[in-house]
Amino acid sequence: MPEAPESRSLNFIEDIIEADRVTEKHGGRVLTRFPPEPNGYLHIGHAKSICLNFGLGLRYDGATNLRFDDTNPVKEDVEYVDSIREDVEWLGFKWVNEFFASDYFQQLYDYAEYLVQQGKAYVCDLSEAEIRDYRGNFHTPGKDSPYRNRTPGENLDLLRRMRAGEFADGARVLRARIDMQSGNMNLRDPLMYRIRRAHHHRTGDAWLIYPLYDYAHGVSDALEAITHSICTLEFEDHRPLYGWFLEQDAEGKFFRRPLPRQIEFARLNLTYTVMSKRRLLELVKEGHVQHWDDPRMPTICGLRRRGFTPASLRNFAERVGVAKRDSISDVGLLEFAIREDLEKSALRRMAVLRPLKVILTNMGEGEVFELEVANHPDTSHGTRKLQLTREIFIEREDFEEIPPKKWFRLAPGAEVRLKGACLIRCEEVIKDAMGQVVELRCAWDPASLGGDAPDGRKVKGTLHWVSAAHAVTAEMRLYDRLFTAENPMDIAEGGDWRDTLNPHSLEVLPGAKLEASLAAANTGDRFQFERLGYFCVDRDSQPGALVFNRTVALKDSWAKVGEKG
RNA sequence: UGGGGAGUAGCCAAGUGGUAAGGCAGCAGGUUUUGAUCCUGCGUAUCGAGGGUUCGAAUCCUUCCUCCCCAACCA
Repeated sequence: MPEAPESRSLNFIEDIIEADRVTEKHGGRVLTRFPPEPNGYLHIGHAKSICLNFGLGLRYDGATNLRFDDTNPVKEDVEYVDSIREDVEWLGFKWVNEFFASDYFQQLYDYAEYLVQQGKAYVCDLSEAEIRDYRGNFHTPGKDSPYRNRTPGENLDLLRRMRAGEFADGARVLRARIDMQSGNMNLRDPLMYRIRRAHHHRTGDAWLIYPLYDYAHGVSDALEAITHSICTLEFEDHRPLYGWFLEQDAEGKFFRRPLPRQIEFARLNLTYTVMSKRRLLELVKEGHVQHWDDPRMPTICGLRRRGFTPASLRNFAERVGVAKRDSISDVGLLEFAIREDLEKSALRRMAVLRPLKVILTNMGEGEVFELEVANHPDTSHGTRKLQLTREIFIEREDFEEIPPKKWFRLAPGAEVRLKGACLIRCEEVIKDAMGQVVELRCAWDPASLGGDAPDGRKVKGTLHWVSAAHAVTAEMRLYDRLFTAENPMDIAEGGDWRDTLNPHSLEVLPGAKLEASLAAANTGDRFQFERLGYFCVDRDSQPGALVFNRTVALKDSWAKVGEKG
């Protein structure tokens, strides 16, 4: 369950709600809704909306509905309904009611007949192209459709015959009779119904006409007695239309006042990624990523597989805030959110990504020192056993034959600490015919076992390591940002958003060496591999063939020193 | 040239006439058996620009500039 709202300044939607509570507009009631169209997978932008809507419900002792906006049968599918439920649940939210816009098809239709009878809607025979033409544009007012003044009786007859299937798809539409001269294009007699002989994932073939978003959405909100209907900025100029439909139907006493209010906020954008469903789909279709749940994807399922926690996503949503300004949030904030959560909870383990063999020359063959080490700097997380043996692996990049300035790690003649074990000093570097370092010969200080050297000498570096005899081999999948550009959609002349795809967004390391205790890790388990980052067991993992995803690396201030030269 | 929105530090974001919160990033230092975490300190923010009102303006008025959305039988 999400944590109690911390003290922070209110966002503008909370201001609105609190003002409504003061005036008792809805009798103090707060009911929001999360209304996805089940035509694709949810991404982190949806997560922001989910956290906003459900967060408001929780904060104001209200509730939130999950409503599938399924008014366009050709694009929707149950597959998506299931994944959406799963994602919302995984984020930690419970909806008080689950509805589908299609639940309201009959009411929507009945109200449409009412609007026709009131002379507020009419059946239009213009073709799609003609409608576009008659609508005019930003600089030219629209022209009335020649069918605009049909009598209510004629319209009702036509609407019923549309429903009965007497006309071909696209032959006629039902339109709201508003204002063809409006500066707001949405008010130039918007479409309410189209004829579509398509199989609907829930209503099957019961309907041949389907309502459009602008008509269906507001009515659905009102039927559910939603108090605050939150959507994104691009719907701002739909608001008058939202109000118009609700007002007409309220006059017809189809639902009670006060009517729900539409409020718009800025959708989430993230640096180094794309967020539109269409672009995401292209990434999948064109094979730039494996699937919707590829750990590089900003989808909720992708982030889940990558190792993100629900709490980290909720905290992230809380931190980016809610406002009306178009913005692009720094993906670094997302990385901060997951590190913040995992730092507290992930058990520490040792894993060597790119192994370099080290022989402890003064340790006996077959000798095994068993060590008990803490699972976490917070010792309440308990301990585990580690084995120290003559042959170990350390990280290849923890050794430099000619170390740069301020190098704390291993180098010829240098002494470092093996985390949780002992001090070792590098005495010899073994190379192959190509001159590559293949092995290090080091001397260990038995007196330092499990602690410091008795003579009080200090070392600056502490390395992670694993016993060669005990280590298990695993595949490591290291992820980097999918794009090299902060805003891939900010395309240069003649360029394509795909141009900035990062060719190194996935690096697979097949021969990583892990401490023995990790052999029993299960899919989804998360760990911090000391000095490296947070990792989780991928669903591709098998006993004996472990696969880990790197969720996020640890902050690395040494790397920054390197960058600066 | 129509309608609707938005401009506060590198990125988010408070602020609603009384003298610019907070977070992330960055920088410096301290602690540390993770170069992590943690702790401390660090930003003269032309509050998009100009003009005006006011004792006092990010907040009010005015002119202008920039950016975003809208012309699907998509949502």
